[in-house]
Amino acid sequence: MATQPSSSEAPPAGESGFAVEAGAPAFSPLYQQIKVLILRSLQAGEWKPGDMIPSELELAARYRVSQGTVRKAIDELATDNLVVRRQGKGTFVATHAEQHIQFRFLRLLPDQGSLEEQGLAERRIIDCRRLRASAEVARQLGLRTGDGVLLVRRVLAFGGTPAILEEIWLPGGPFKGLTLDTLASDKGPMYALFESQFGVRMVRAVEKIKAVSADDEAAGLLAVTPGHPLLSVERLAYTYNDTPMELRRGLYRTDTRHYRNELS
Amino acid sequence: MATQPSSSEAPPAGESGFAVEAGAPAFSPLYQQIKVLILRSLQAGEWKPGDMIPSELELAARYRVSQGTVRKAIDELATDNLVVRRQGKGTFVATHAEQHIQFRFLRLLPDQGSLEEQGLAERRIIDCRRLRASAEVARQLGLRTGDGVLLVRRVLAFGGTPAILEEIWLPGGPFKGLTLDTLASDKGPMYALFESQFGVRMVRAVEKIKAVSADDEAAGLLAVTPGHPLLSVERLAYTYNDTPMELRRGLYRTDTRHYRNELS
DNA sequence: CAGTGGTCTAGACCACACT
DNA sequence: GTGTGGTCTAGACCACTGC
Repeated sequence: MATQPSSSEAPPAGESGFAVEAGAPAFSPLYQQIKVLILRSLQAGEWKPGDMIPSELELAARYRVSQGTVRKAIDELATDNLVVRRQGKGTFVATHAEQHIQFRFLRLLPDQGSLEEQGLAERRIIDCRRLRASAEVARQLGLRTGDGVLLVRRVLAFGGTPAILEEIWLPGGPFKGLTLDTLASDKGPMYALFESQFGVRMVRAVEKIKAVSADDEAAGLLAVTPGHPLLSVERLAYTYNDTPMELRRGLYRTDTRHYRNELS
Repeated sequence: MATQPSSSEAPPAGESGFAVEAGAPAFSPLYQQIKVLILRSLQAGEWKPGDMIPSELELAARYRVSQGTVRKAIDELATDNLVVRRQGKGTFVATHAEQHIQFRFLRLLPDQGSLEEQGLAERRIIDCRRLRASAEVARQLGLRTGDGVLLVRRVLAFGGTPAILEEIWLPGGPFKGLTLDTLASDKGPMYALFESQFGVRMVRAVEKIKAVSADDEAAGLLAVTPGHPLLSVERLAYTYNDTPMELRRGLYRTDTRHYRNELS
């Protein structure tokens, strides 16, 4: 795996860490190195979302370290939500499909009642087209101004009442072949579609939230009066390696719902 | 510690777990039991915020378990932010003071520039008085309607521009003796004051966020026009043991700032 | 230097899921 | 039963801090 001795009598721990970097001593624990190796296999698609990864003992043998060391590596991957452990079964690559929660990244909850009572979201796609990235969109997605991007606009409703209007920007390259039909015919979370059809797995995201007033168009689509206060949620979602892959601008109605956040 | 044998030759792991509960098998790992014991000492104030807790070896000896078991217990307390590990020094009880971030639970950031450029918040207390809890406030704080509560209203500003108007509800009991003078003369985070003066440590919180329109009073205090969209942030903060200890209703201006949230 | 947390190993046994 | 993750121990050594 790295600087570790391979003969079985060799000192167990020891002169580990590498990082040949110039002025950086940058000691790196063995388990971190293992974590990086597993991460590479995840990125490379050696194991796909939903798949079981090799058992701890297998990985320990592969990398020539003890089970405890791969365990600690996997522990971190699990707390990062990249992988899910299931006792007695194995460790699986995390996925946005089969996630019993309908949308893992959606924090909008009904003020009263549970998610189940609320039922499934009804989706209506308003627009889906390819165009050239503006300077701002390009900057956020790590592209160059004018690069091809895909714009999707849609409305989500619950029980007939519109709740969310969103504008989704995707880089044209990784999402080549994504069309209105693909989206319209799909059920299930959009991020699950991204995984299965484009091999793009969203791993984490950052949201910037503001309060804004509905303009005429938003008011119409969300069935509120112009000027009505709305939650503006701008989300930048990342794949592996901190690569931004989606910019999403949402307007949420919060008359009967709220955005929930836990602090600690 | 619990069901663990104390003689040193006894089987190392084994018939652990207790949970005499009726129909609940509820196996509890040793390290969880240790975690609970440490938690009790934290609640009881055996070690105060900022204090160093005993070393892993000392705790291992005290509870008659191995260092690894104590380590795992402390690991969880550290990820819960109840305790902070500092290599070479020790493990310390977390505190809201000495937190280089000014307000640990405040998620409002400037759209441009850093927190440092923004400078310290200017605080102005508008009101501070004792009254009887309404049904709603009582419910959230786990009190009975009519119980004594303390209400503090204040405005936070940055560089002369008001940004936050908040209404803070505290249970009268634990905060007996808290007055306007105490608050006004204090510098530093309010939660640090709660720790040092009242032995109340806020551990986690849940926020419900909505977009609302400024009413006349809020508009005046925040220097915006009535109807201006504001972020409504309702926070319920908990001490140890999931006991709610503060209800805070904030109105945030988000013209030049935003609420930031990370998802994973 | 001694003391603290951090890493690593090796091996035993437990709890859980499938077959 | 077999295989998987989960717990626990014991002991060695490393890295960081402060005396």
